[in-house]
Amino acid sequence: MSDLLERLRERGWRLTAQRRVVAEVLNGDHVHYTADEVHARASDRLPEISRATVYNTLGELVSLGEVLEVSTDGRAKRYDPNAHHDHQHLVCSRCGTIRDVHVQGDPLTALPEPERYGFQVSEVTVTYRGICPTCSATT
Amino acid sequence: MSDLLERLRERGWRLTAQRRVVAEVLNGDHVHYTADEVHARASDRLPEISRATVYNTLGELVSLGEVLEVSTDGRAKRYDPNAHHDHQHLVCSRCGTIRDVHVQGDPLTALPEPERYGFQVSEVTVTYRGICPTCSATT
DNA sequence: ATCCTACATTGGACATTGTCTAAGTCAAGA
DNA sequence: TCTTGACTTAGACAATGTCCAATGTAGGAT
Repeated sequence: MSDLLERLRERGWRLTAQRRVVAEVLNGDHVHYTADEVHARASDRLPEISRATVYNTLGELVSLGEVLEVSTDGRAKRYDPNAHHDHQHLVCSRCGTIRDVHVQGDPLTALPEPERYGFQVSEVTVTYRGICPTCSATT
Repeated sequence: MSDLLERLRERGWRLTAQRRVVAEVLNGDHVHYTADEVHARASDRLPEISRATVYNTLGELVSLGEVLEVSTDGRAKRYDPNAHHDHQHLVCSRCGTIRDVHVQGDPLTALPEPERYGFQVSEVTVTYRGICPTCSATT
C-alpha cells in the first residue's frame, strides 16, 4: 500500500492525514466499500474527517486510475482498489456481496463491428448475478 | 403496444389511465428513459399524474418482466422496454446515450466454474463504453 | 527552523433520486 | 348501479452525492 502512496506523491499528490487514511481503508484484495462505509472506517482512525473529503479523495483516486468505481445496484457506488488487474464482478442478487472474477477471453471482441454503430469502444464491464453459497444455504 | 396492455390485463393488472400512459411512453425500440423523464412525458398527456405512481408502475413493469432496469452511471436508473429480446448496452462516456447491442456467443459461458465460487449464476449484463459518433465529431 | 501560499479540509446547505403513508378515488365484477 | 379492494395522490422523509466560503496545513523557499 505504501507503493500506492509513493506513486501518488510522485504524481504531485499532496499527502495529508485524511488521504492517507482513506487509502489505508481501501487496502485489501476484495474490498468493495461504499463512500459511507469508507467514511465510517476512516472516522475510526481520524474522527474529524468529513464526508466531503472522503468523496473528494475517492473521486481523485478514480481519476488517477488507482481505484475503480462500481455501481451494481443503482444505489451507492462502491470503490474497488483492484484497478490494476483486469477483472469483472459477481454479485449476489440477495445480499449484494461482490466478488472479483476473471473471465475467459476478452469481452471486447464479442461486440462485432456492425454492432458498434460508429462508437469508439474502449471499455467493457461484465457483471454476473446469482445467489451466493451463504444465501442459498439459508433459504 | 396494445399487446402489452392485453398481456397485463390477462395477468390481473388493473388498467388505469395512469398505467396506460406510462406504458405508452415506454413504447419504442431504443427508449431508455429515467423515471423522471417518463414522468415528464406522461405529464404531457395526463398532467395530474404523480411521481409516486410513475415509480410504482415502473416497478411493477419490472417485476412482471416487461421492462428492464438499467443503471449505467450510478445516477438515475433507466427503463428499457426491450425486455423480451436478449441484448446488452453500449453507452457513450461523454453524453450518456445508450444503444441496445447484440453480442456474439453467450457471455455466461465465459465465466469458468472455478471462478463461480459456489454462486448459482443466472444472469449477466455486459456494458460497453466509448465515444459516440456525434460526440467524437464535436471534439 | 520558520514562513508562505497554493492546495486541502470542513460543515452545512443544497440537489437528485427514490420510498413511504394516510386519505381520497376509481375500475371492474356482481 | 353499487361496492370494494386496489390504485393514486401530495408531500414528508431517506439516501446519496455535490458545492461553497471559511479555515487549516504540507511542503517548497528562505
